Amino acid sequence: MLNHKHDHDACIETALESAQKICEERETRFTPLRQRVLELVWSKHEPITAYEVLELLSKGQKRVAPPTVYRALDFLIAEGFVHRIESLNSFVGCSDPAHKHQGHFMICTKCRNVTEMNESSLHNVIENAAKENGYSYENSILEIAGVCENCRN
Amino acid sequence: MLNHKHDHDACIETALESAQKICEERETRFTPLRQRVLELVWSKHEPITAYEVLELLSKGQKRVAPPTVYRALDFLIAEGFVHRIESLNSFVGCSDPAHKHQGHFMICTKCRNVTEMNESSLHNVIENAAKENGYSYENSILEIAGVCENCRN
DNA sequence: GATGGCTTGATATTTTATTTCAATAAGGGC
DNA sequence: GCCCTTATTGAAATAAAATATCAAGCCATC
Repeated sequence: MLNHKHDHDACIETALESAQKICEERETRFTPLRQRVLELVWSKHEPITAYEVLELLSKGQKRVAPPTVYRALDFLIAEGFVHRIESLNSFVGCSDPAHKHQGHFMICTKCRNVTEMNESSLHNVIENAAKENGYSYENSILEIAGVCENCRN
Repeated sequence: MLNHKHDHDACIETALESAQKICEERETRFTPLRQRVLELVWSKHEPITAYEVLELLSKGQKRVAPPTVYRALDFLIAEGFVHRIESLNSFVGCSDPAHKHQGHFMICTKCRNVTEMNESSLHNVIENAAKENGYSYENSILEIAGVCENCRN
């Protein structure tokens, strides 16, 4: 499903390492459970549901309960390591965890692949739209559905 | 909760009338159930959940089942009379049902009021962002959380 | 090694949404 | 009008997603 074949194990490892580093800096606790959940979220490039994570997490060990997964996800989202895709009730690893930010996404309706857009210009437009409508800006979600380049060929 | 007091009954009536007219043009069936559900969605200016609609719909008559509500909502969304707010699992009446479009919203985190943005400039920016990322554009959701003018005063 | 706070476990429940099949109603052709 | 087809609604069950609550465990610090 990926646009380009790549060493996905390395990709996961990088995500875990930078999360580790950031937690040390912030003095937040990157516990084994949280590490494992982040790893599982990254195990697919597509968005993954909380209950899929639960399934994977339960393999080869005692079954965990939903709150275990949701709490870990809450932590990972709060730290900015994971984003929630509202329109899919799913979660994806953040491609740029060092800078806390809102997730703006492209979602391919064919392969379900997700591309995170980290363009500040887009962010500015959105923030301005809020102000023009008389709202203070807190955060935003943008989820664009379309077909990715790969799937159109 | 409304920014300005206004004649909300008239507001509902207008929405129902224009929906009626559009359905006649499109030759789709604006049945009593669908009319009633649209009316109930408009009965709050805030987003309303499917189960709140269900409660209201069940008052003074035999209790309806969830699919009854969801099917009516599906129709109303397909016709563009109602939008779904993903981040709230809720529904709002569309302010411009004559033109099918994506919903782009401001959501006040204090009063829960929602403002629909019908700016084509914003739409263009979003559509362009998709293209720049190699995606064809199908549709999009934009939900901005902030505090509305009213609540800041 | 006791204390207090954060983290996880465990159970139950709530909220949101869909599947499936049956019954009913509406419109088109004769 | 009557039959036929299709769309709509009813009804029951279930699935999917998320949360509330309280107990137990871990860990840093004193």
